[in-house]
Amino acid sequence: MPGPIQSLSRAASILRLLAGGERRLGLSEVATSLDLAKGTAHGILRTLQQEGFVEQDPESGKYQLGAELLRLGQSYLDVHELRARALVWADDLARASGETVYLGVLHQRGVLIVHHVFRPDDTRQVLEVGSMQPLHSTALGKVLLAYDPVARGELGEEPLESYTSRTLTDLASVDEECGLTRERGWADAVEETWEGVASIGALIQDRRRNPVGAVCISGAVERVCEDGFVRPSLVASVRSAARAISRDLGAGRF
Amino acid sequence: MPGPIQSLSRAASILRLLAGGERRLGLSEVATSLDLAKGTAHGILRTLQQEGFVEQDPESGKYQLGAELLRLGQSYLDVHELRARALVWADDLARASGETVYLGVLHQRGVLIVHHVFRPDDTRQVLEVGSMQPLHSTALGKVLLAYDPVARGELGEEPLESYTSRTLTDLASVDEECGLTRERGWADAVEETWEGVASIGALIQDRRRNPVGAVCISGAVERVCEDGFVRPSLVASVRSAARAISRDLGAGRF
DNA sequence: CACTGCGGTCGACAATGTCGACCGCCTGTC
DNA sequence: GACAGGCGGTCGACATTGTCGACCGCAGTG
Repeated sequence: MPGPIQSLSRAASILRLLAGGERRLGLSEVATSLDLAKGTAHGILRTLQQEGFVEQDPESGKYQLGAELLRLGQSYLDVHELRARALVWADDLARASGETVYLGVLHQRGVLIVHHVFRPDDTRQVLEVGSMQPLHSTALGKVLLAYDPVARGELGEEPLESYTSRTLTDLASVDEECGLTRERGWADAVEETWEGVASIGALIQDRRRNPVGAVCISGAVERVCEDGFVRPSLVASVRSAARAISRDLGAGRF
Repeated sequence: MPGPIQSLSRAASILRLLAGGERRLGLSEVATSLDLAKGTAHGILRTLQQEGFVEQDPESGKYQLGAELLRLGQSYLDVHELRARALVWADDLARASGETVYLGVLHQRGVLIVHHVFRPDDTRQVLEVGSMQPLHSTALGKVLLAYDPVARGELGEEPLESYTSRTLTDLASVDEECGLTRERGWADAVEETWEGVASIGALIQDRRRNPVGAVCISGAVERVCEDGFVRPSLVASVRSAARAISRDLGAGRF
């Protein structure tokens, strides 16, 4: 039976639809959005609701995501080996660099943040674990593009979105950047996604040298850069952290 | 068709199974655990994998939860109205009390933490958003038991688990405690789940006075308590925060 | 080199999910 | 206040769809 289970795929689509729309959605909206009969959509929603993946506002009858997803998402983090091994190294990197640290893995057409260390002694920040970042305009993304063929494959269908005036929006430039990344072993992104923010990232690989994720620091361009280039000392810190995590992952095997 | 969709329920069971077990599980383990034919389990797992809800270790072939769950869990938080409105009040409460603040909602047989403010100026702490706490031995749980009939209904099947020597393990005592909670409008739990930790919680209700969650502070018993009782000033802070959040929720309507 | 376990596939079968018409309710409108 | 139009939800016939258990190839093991 090498084919996906129809009802499951549809349920997943419904969940993604609910996750995408900001507000709650009604049964009919869901059904028409996904070209389903109302009865079918209702059956799936009812089951998802019973299982806790979806909640229904008793007042309006509209649907939204359910609490069980949060619980399972947390469980995912608990099991995540890369994250577990990287926790302490990320902390060290944040302390050493004085900047925010992100740990990301490839997920669909972007980078999923699986760990986030706040910049030490900074103002209040929002935890970004679970959010996504673009591939072509962040240090994490460029690292994955450079080393993970799957990531590169995800690109090259739709045109690249532009976020600032410095975003690379054509594939050739991005590929060139990836070549540079492979040559020197690290990637940067200076104001390519957010104005005023620069980041430096390096690859994490497992025991068999497969790319499994990336680590980066991210901070105000005034602090991270100097004379228009990222500070070499920060690059060294990031690369050393990435090597440490990779070694840690390998160590689990022997 | 008032019946759950079989394949979906089974998929949910598989996800829960994977979330429960610490380690990755093989296809056969999954199939036998849930009394499914191997082919059936495989079909569901394959679909879940395609959708990103499950990942397969390419080396061992074993399955674990997938990244999409983390993303969806994050989306759940984004949409969560109670959480959005409570953010700023929780911050204030943490600052005023100097203790850790939790925001929880009823989920299944426990309290799901949907927001967590670290204790100001404390050592490194672990974010507990997405984790569960017991109903009968925490301030959050007691509040929900006292005011939410559904929560009370979740109890009273299996015997209550004991965590410390001060955990209330018989239903009568818990009910008595709930009565007290309703009388005075707040609940406490002193070393009933974790040694050395005391917490104080109060109810959050929506515009129609329905219980929707609870807020609490939690900290070392030496700081939270005085002469064997929780400090009245902290109780006042918690109740005032709960009222503020409730008012905020109501304000959305008018 | 059989043996045993694994993950994965296959095809027949009927249980299962799907579909579109239908229901009752609420809301807004004229 | 009758009506229309939308909502969420239900129903039952139909055939698509997921299910089952036997089977396959492989890897580790004695």
